[in-house]
Formats: sequence, C-alpha cells, structure tokens
Amino acid sequence: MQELLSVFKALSDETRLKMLKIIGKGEICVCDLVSVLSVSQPKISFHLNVLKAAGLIKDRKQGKWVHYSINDSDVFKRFLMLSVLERISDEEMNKYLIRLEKVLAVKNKCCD
Amino acid sequence: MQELLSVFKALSDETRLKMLKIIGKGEICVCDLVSVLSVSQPKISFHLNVLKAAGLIKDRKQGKWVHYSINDSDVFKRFLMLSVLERISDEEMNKYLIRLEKVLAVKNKCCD
DNA sequence: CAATCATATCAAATAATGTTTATATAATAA
DNA sequence: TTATTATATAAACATTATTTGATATGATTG
Repeated sequence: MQELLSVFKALSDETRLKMLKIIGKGEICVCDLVSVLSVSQPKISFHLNVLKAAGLIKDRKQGKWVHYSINDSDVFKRFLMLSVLERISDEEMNKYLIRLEKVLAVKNKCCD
Repeated sequence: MQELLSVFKALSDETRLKMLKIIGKGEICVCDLVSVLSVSQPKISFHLNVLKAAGLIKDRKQGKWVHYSINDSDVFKRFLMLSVLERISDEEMNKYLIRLEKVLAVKNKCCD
C-alpha cells in the first residue's frame, strides 16, 4: 500500500503535474525545467525527487547536467501518468509549452 | 487540473484507501465503517467528505443512517479506484475484512 | 416530549508538505 | 588552479492536511 500511496502523493501537486506534462514531451534537464516553469531551482529539485522516489521518472547524468524522463518500466504507473497527462489540457499548459519550444530551439544555452 | 488533483489527493491517504477497500465490498454506513476500521467517528466523517468531494463515493440517507458506496458515474475515477483496490492485497486488509464479515452478520446492531 | 442514536461540524492541536534562502558538491571551462 | 555552471541538500519558515475533543443536528424511540 505504501508504494501506491507514494505514487498518488507524487501526483497530488500542481507543480509536479506540470512538470510531468513537460517531461512527458521528452527528456529534459533541470535548468530547462526551471526556465520553462519559472520556479526556483531548489523547488524543481525537490519535486523531481518526489517524482523519482515514486518511480514516475528517471534520471540520466551527463557532465554537469541531469536529464529527467518518464520512467516507463512500470506499466501501471506509466498508464496512470499517461491518462493523467491526457486529462490536463494543452490549453492550460500553453504558456509553458511555448516556453518549452523556445528552450528546445535555443538548445545551445544549456544542456549541450 | 484541479479536479484531477482532488482525486489524487483523496487517494493519498492510507485511511482513505482502507475505507475505499471496505466501501468497495458494498454499501456501508458510517457507524459500521467506524467499527470495522476502529477509528474515531469524526475522523471517518472527515475522510468520507474528502472522498465524496473528489467524486469517488456517494451517499444515501435513510433515517438516522447515511450509507456510502462507490460512485460509478465517472468511468475514469471508477477505473482508477478499481485498479487501486486490486493493488491493495486482501492480506493487509485481512484484519478489517474479518471485522466487516462480523458486522455484516450482526446487521441488527446498526443500520436496519 | 425527553432520551438516545447516527452523523456532521467546528476549533484547537498536531503532523506532514512545500517553499525559500543559503550553502555544498561535482563537473567543466578559463 | 580558480572561476563558473548545474544540481543537490539542509535549515528555517510557511502552508496545508489530519486528528482530537467538544458540541450541534436531525431522526427515532420510549
């Protein structure tokens, strides 16, 4: 039951759902998440930890950077997340998705 | 997004998951939930409220009693709950399920 | 009607989570 | 090696959620 609880707790926060929505678009590093969502870096790190502890995302270290992506090793969690992301309209994420586009376009600034 | 959050928040508490597991066995009144889970009545009422506000359960008043049951009007929520209940082993619920049997057997004590 | 029972609600106490600010670490670049 | 960059962590603080104990409400029974 505790593992299940950790997954629901991880999904019980607006910032984390937004983060998942962004991470769901593709692997992304911490600094890019920070600028896309424009929240403080320690805050992002804190929430990344919660999501990772719940097994929803995984990380990959590369030099100074840490890239996070959806952890698809567990079918139930993956299904849960996808059905969730589907339920968050792109409309209410628009602001962030636009910034994501920009960040991905200017990929030289960070993470490469 | 807020509605989705309310569902996950509702599912983020051990007492509430246990309650859902019991309610999932069939409609049950507050006093029976209290004795099956042996937690205080205001606590049960509080959590019933959270579950109901999230649209996971519904109530039915009958005289002094209020009977709660799974709200199956929303397919996604229902699916979510069922897949959750499936993941909580009957083993870790055994203690409560035994008490539930007893309560249902002596149905005259309460709720009829 | 008075007493009792089932449930809800409220305020206060407590516990759990999230946020901020400052600092640490580890990799890289100068 | 020193400076810089990306990320993590820790301590203090703020916010939110849960629990408790007391009381209210509304139905029922005697």
